[in-house]
Amino acid sequence: MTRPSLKVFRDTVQVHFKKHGRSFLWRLTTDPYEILVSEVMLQQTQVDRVSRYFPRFIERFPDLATLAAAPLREVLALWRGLGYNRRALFLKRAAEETVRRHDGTLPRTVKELVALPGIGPYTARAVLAFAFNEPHAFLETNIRAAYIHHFFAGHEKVADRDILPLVEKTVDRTDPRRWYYALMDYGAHLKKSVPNPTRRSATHAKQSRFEGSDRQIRGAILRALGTGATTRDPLLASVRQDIGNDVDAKRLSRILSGLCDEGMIKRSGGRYRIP
DNA sequence: TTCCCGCAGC
DNA sequence: GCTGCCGGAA
Repeated sequence: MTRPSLKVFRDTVQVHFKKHGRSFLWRLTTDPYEILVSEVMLQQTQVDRVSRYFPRFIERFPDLATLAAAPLREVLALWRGLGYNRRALFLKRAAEETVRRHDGTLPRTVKELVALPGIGPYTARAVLAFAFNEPHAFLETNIRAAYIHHFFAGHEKVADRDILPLVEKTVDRTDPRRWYYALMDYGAHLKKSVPNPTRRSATHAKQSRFEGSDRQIRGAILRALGTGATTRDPLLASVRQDIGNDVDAKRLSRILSGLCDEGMIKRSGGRYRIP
């Protein structure tokens, strides 16, 4: 088959953006910290939910230094309901490292950004593109959907390494920020109008069940500890109350140990708390 | 059921 | 490579 032209793709994406481009608070700023916060929140969380959490988070933690100095408990309190609480921990640690090692200013290279907790290949490049308008090539689910739909019709298990060269070739070097907004909006639109093209990505994996999972219990533990430190037995009662009673004490202890190892919670004198 | 502007640890 | 991580909404 012949490869669809890059120009047609570019035009399709740009035309869609002119008519149906979305507006978000995090698109109205170029502050690297605010961009980073939005990107971390958007890791596996839909834009509608992030829209509600982003402004109050920025209001309470307006910069890296404030976030670095804040108790984790407060950060998690504002994170509650966003999911994947580890992200909040990573974000705070990234802030701490930036204050300690980079003089409080986010580094401006992919290499240094990726070295920070919670920042991977996508987030590092997204920060550089959206904060500094740098034309890096990167993929996330909406971008993947756009390229797979347009360039890999009928293909299954499309690998990222086959998509990235196309991203590299199509990125608008005069205004990469706007280009990626357009790309993401077009991809998001596609997912609502055609069968999700991302399912034909090699990286696509089915997610494990949430009901009855460890992470459901982890969430319940953090909710319980949000109101104050407590010992194991009241914690067990609270978790059972929260999600049902099929949680035994041994399992709870194992999960508590994991949370302690990650630094999400601390144990002292038999009491657990969020630092 | 499925997905979500992924990342870390293995 | 693969799996765990959260929780809400369609």
